[in-house]
Amino acid sequence: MTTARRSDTTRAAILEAARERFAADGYERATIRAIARDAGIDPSMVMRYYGNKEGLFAAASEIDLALPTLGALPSKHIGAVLVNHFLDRWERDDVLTGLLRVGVTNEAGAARMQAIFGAQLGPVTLGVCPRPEEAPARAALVASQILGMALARYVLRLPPAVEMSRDEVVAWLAPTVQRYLTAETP
Amino acid sequence: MTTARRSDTTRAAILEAARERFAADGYERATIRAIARDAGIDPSMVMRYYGNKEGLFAAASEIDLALPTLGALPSKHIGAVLVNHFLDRWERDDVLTGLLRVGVTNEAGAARMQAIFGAQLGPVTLGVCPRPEEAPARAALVASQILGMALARYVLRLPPAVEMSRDEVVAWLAPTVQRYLTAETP
DNA sequence: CCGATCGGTCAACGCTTGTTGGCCTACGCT
DNA sequence: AGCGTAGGCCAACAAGCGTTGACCGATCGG
Repeated sequence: MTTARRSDTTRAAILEAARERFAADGYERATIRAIARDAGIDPSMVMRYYGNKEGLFAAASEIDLALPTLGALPSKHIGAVLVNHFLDRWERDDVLTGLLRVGVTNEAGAARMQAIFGAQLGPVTLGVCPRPEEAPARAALVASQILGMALARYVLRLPPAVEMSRDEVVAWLAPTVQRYLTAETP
Repeated sequence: MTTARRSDTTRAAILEAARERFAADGYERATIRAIARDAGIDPSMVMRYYGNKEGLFAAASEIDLALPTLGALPSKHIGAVLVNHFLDRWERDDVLTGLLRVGVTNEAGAARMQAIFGAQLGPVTLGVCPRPEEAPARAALVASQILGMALARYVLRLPPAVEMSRDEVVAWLAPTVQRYLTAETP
């Protein structure tokens, strides 16, 4: 184990400020200077600890979706469980919002999004869908609906999407996700 | 009617270059200089004709979704018709891609997206959904699925979403959209 | 045929950005 | 106590940005 460095609190402050700025502004408008100001330190410290802006984003966008293993629970409910889990994840912190905002205009951000959803959502679908070779496509369909709702609700803030209650969102999306995962191919 | 000006071809060249750049790079990285270079003219012309960068984006992102009136056709098929129409719209030019890329990081872009989907998709749903007061929410649900697929397929380019054939996309999404529009509230 | 207007270029402005290197301070080990 | 090193600040850099205003040639109506 690596011993705790004296600078760990500063590193953490930078990371927290970076996540907020990336989530609020996207890649280009989240300037290193603004992030440093939020963290209460000099911009050059960001460079020292994370190399450059790309490195900072890479560190700030690390995330574990912590998806539940769906195999264990009644297969009728996996849609609702998954939608609920993603809404939780989206509202707990702003890493996912940042990832989405950056992924849309930045090549590296898009690659990271691909990697995260491929590596974390892929295996989960593999466990519950009828034919294993369809798992990637089904995962992409689920991702499209989840990301689409996140886009409308948390990023574009389309008024009707914002005003829907969480239960309404779950009630509408759960059957969709359920079908994408378990239905026979149409 | 306004008579044709001599500079119309230049104006059109600027607009075309702007649409491509906004679609490819988003708002910040689509620089006026790059757009002018693409259009083969001086950056100051862009300012002369469109005032400033915001004005250029406003002009470049004007779009008529040309949604079909769904009332006239068998209500079983409106999901498929709508999904097909949006895929067409998305692939014909890159205005929608630009709108999405800009809307995610730019306040004015988000507002424009809200306006377009509210004003153009809203009325269409009003015509086909059971209870009129639910129309905005249903429109937002449809938008979330359509935008989510566009995001995955045309912007983030998640490999499985790109590799799906157009018919597969329609086959999977049409029932979802159909349900969002016409099903009883769950 | 001449002058006004239009389409266009050029050079510069003020500002912000990511990034660098030098310098100072204060902690922690021996 | 003393020294090395880690943590931090400051000032500056080159480049790129949106935007401006002066200038020039062609076009065209009277």
